[in-house]
Amino acid sequence: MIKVFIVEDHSVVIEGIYALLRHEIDIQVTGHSLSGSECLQYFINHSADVVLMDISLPDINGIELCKEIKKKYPGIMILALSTFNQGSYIRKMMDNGASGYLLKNAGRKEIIEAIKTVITGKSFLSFDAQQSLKSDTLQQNTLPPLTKREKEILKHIADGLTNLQIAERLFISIDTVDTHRKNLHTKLNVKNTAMLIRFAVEHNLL
Amino acid sequence: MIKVFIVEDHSVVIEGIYALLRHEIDIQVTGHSLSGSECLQYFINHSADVVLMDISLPDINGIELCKEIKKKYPGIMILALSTFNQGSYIRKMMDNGASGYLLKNAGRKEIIEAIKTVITGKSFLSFDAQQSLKSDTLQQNTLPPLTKREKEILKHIADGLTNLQIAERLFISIDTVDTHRKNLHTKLNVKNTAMLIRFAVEHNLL
DNA sequence: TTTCCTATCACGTAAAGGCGTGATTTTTCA
DNA sequence: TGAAAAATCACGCCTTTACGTGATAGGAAA
Repeated sequence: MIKVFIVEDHSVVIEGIYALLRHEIDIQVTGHSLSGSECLQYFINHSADVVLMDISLPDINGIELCKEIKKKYPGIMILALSTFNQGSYIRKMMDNGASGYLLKNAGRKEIIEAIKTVITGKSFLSFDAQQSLKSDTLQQNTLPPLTKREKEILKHIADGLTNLQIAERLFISIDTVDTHRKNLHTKLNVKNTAMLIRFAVEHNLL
Repeated sequence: MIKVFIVEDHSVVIEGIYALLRHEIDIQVTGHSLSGSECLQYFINHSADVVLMDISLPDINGIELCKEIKKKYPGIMILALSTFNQGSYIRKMMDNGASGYLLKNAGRKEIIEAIKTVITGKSFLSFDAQQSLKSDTLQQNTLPPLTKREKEILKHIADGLTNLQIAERLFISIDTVDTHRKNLHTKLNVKNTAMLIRFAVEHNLL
């Protein structure tokens, strides 16, 4: 009998999971909590085999909670549950000890499969999550690497400083700033400040 | 007996709603669909009193679906259901005929109350949604209003066009473009292109 | 050790942007 | 219909960017 605990602040989702797992004879949902602190409280006196955990919680985020639980109770397997399939979130959860990642559009079969997979020590990623992770990795690799100095200059440009002001702030020549700027343009394939800043904001380079 | 139909692509949420409403004697969930098109298909042969609708669907977004349904079947009351409480979404749903807005962290009582409220023709907003709408309105008012032309020019700048290119594209003088640009600077309180674009991206002005 | 990368600086030209001021026409809307 | 807002155009002046080309120095990697 696999004991499952739910951490989730949406009561609709909690009820949904209960309903989906109710008739599974080898799975038992032993309880749920609406927040991270409530969850940690629960595990002082109880245990579980698998935790279904929303990554967005009212108090702390799922990534922190995940780290915390794995530190205290390494035997508990964590299955992240999320609406978003942002590669960065998925990666962070997995990096912090989660054994799997389920999107909320997962069906009954997928959820059960995920639970039974992680309990064996293997990891489970839903299809969409896998794709998302891949494209994220791809994007990271496709983005040309910026040097420390270039990122620094870029931030200053985004703050509205002129080349001269940047030069003064960094104690370098205005020509140097200009060179870095040229290199940014080449690397990011943009041809003026507007495109540069737009690209930077949209790619979280600031 | 109130007939409720669900449009939602997360099976967990669907199950949750069924579970939460199962024991309500005056509410009957008559069915659900996983997409907008499936939903429209359903209403060709069926009807309902209230539609619980997710705003993010795989095919079309909730806002469009909402408009569509209200156009064809004005008698059906729509309750938007969403994880996000972004004021702008809430406003758009209400503008397109939705009678209420529920966040997915709403409890059983709140959902039932919402259904019974909208069926009478009144509108229902969950507390958080109300707050969100208010703060959004506040922000809208704080943001100086841009004219149509200004927004147009702003988009073109963000696309990396020079004043000359914009002028040619819009069949106006380069001086006019420059004037609009000056006005954008004044209104948004920025002093160069970098700040302008950053502000624009971060405030969803594009 | 030689090559590559990073960071640095320089010069020059052309293009683009920033800023003030003023004016006319068109639209909007009360 | 009459005032206000929006859109248009113009000119001048100065600053800032864009871009090419080239050079030097230090450090890391092959």
